[in-house]
Amino acid sequence: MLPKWLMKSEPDEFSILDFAARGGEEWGGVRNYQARNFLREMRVGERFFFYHSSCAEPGVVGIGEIARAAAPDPSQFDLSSDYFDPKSTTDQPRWDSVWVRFVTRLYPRAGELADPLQPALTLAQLRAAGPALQGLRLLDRGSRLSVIPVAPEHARWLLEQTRAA
DNA sequence: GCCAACGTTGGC
DNA sequence: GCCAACGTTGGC
Repeated sequence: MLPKWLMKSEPDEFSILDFAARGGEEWGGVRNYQARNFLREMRVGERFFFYHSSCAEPGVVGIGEIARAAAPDPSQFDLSSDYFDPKSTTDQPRWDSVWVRFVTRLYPRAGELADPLQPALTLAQLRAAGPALQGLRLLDRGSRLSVIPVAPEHARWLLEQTRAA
């Protein structure tokens, strides 16, 4: 099944290796309305590309699947959380989380990974793809969204350039 | 409703 | 560490 989404994670916080080891995880802490609205569109079973950001080698590293649809993110009510939001109430929560399930790591089509955290496709490679990825929001100038939709033709291209375990 | 100031993201 | 881009806040 073609992934419909791309989700960013900082490998220092939660890498594809952590994801593979844990198998499942709550995806919370999203504090941007546009990204939240995408979370709300996600349906159980839909897949996403897992992307490493804010690191030495940003890029696509794996695939996950939505395991539970969007519901209020508990961390918005948690005083001790970095993601606590004083403007959220249980009556009127502002933020949602989803649950995700690990599907696979992705590897370069040819060759091996020099490093376990090396992406199957680096951001530089994505930028070099030209028309094949035209319109992919990840590549928009100044794009900072941590959750973005991926068009089927873009998803197909990304899968063609990689192989699963 | 405007917009300046500020905070955050994230590549480099 | 720098800085461009963007979102949010809050005074007016």
